[in-house]
Parts: sequence; C-alpha cells; structure tokens
Amino acid sequence: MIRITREADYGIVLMTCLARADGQPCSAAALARQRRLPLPMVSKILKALARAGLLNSQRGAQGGYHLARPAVHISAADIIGALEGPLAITECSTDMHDGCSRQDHCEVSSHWPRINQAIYAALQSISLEEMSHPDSPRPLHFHSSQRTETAGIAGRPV
Amino acid sequence: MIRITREADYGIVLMTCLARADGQPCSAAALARQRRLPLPMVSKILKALARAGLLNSQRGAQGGYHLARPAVHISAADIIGALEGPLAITECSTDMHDGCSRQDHCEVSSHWPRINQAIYAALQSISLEEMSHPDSPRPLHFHSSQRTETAGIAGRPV
DNA sequence: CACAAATAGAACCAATACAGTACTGATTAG
DNA sequence: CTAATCAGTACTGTATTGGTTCTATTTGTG
Repeated sequence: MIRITREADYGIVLMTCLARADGQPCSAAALARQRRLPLPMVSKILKALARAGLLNSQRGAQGGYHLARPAVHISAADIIGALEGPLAITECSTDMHDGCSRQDHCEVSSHWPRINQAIYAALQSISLEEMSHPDSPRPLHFHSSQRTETAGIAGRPV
Repeated sequence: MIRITREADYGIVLMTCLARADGQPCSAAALARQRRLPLPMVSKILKALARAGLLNSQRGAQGGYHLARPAVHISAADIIGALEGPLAITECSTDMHDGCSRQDHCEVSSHWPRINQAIYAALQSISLEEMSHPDSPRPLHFHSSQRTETAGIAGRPV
C-alpha cells in the first residue's frame, strides 16, 4: 500500500553490508558482487548516500565507501530519505505548500503532517545497527492496534 | 520520501466528508462538488471503498454512500489499504516471496516486515474520527524508541 | 410504467516516474 | 603513468498513476 522505491530497498541492503564491514571501506564493485546486484545501480545508490552524508568515500585505487557514523546513529528514515528525496506523502504535507489549489476546501490538510510524522517516527525508530543483526528480536513497542497482520499480504504484489 | 497515491489522498478526504455527514448518504456528485474534485475520480474511489467494505452504497435515485461502520473504527490504514491494495513495502515483504532471486544473499529480508509493521501500526493508530475533527491535538502514542524526535519534523519536509 | 438519478464495472489513454544503463570526468595508490 | 575507483549527468524502455469514457444495473418518483 505504501511503497518505497527499489533504490531505497537496495540502499538498506547495501548499508547493512557496510555496517557489518565495520570501518573497512568497500568498493561499489565488491558490494555489487556480494549482493548480486547490478553494478551501475549500486554505484548510483552509493553516490547518493555519500552525497547525503551517510557514507564517506575514498577515491582512487583501493578506495571505497564506509559509514560516516556508527550504525546505531543511522536510521531507516535516514537511508530512505537520502534516496527518495525529501518528498512528503502528499504534496500538501510539504512546508512550501503555497500552491494547493483546493486548500480552501481541503480540511484534512492539517492531518497529513500527523500521518507523515507517524510514519517518519516509525522509520526513525529502526536503526541500521538493528537491521544489520539478522535476528535481534526486539519487537516494536507500538501498541496502538492488535491487528498487526503483516501476514495476509500475499494476494497481489502491490 | 514515502509516497501514497493521490487516490488514497482523495480517499481520505472523501471519507472525512462522509464521517462528518454522519449517516446521511452522500452521492458521488455531491461530494465531488463539495470538494472540487473531478467526478469520475471521486466515483471510482467511492466504488473501491464500497467494495472494500468501508462504505455502504445505495443505488438509484436519492442513493449515495455512507460509512459502513463508525468513524472511530476506521483507520487511515484501512482507507489507504483499500485503495492501494494490501500493504507491502517491497516485494520481499510479501508472504509469497518465493521468487526472490537474491534471497540467499539478502539478509535484510527479515527486517522489511518489521518496517512494514511499524508503518502499518502508525497508520492504524490514526482513526477517521480523529481526522474528521480538524484540531484534535492527541499526540501519537508512539514510544518505541528514545529517539522519537517527532518534533523537528515540521521543519524539514519528511 | 417510464424516466431520471444513482451506483457497478470494465476498458482505455496520456503523462509521469521508476529502474536501469551509458558515458565522461576527477582523484589517487602503486 | 596507469589502473582502479568515485562523481556527475544524461538517456531510455517500461510500469504505474491519474484520469476519462462507456455500458449496464438498480431504484425512487411522477
């Protein structure tokens, strides 16, 4: 229902690799090989992550990328945000929201930021550190609903 | 960064209208006029919401749509889910995930469901009822992390 | 009963966004 | 110097989105 791009998907995968490498710089080629992902894509994504300040890069032979700060201080929100741009859920929920033609008749506009915020908080609460250790079983301490059926999705691939 | 479709956006708008109408059936045309949205689009969305069981419809002259259950029992997740299909952030996070070519090399796969779940829970926690009353200032009951700087989001467009 | 007001459902189209590629340039180790 | 490696931009085929159109079905009203 809510989709993130494959770029962000790959981004998370790559970041977890780098988190496990722990300081050792990894080249784009090495990561692409390791994860069986298309090199140009990997390259593009790493560049974006570096530009966003999540990775440091070293050019030249024997160069590569490594995390710019400890994995504990990098969140899923950081990674996704870096790759998908600061785009909000709806145009209305951006700050500069001057041009919303139906603003006068749109009374939910004040609620999108809340939804936005909820999602942002959810993503912010998941650290790269956690994602890098496959089975840290910390359940989300989110108790708003009992109906958390992440199963049942099977039907159609959104 | 995470985008929902305009269909879902409109969907929320329309549902809030119906929530405020409180039992009175509203025709697609009336809602379209009220919100200055294109009628065919409104029509399409209401049909989908009815099919999903969120709305009841009455055909024929003087017909229209009304909520199938109280607004308190309808969540943002319900609405968005009804319009965008079942939740799945990445293909990997669906159940039938047999065909993931890189499953062997993909170790985050186990983490996407968590992220999924976090977002789903966030959306689930916001009821249509709340959204229908423009300024109910209930803060989100989200305390999964100490790092819940839900403030400061106003600043940067998520 | 006939008609008009509505919804139901499917098919269709243009524009945009996405996923991925290609190419050129800059930097640095050996 | 040269090869490895990152930086940046531009391009392209395909899928998705946003939106329309058309036909059928149901039902209240004169």
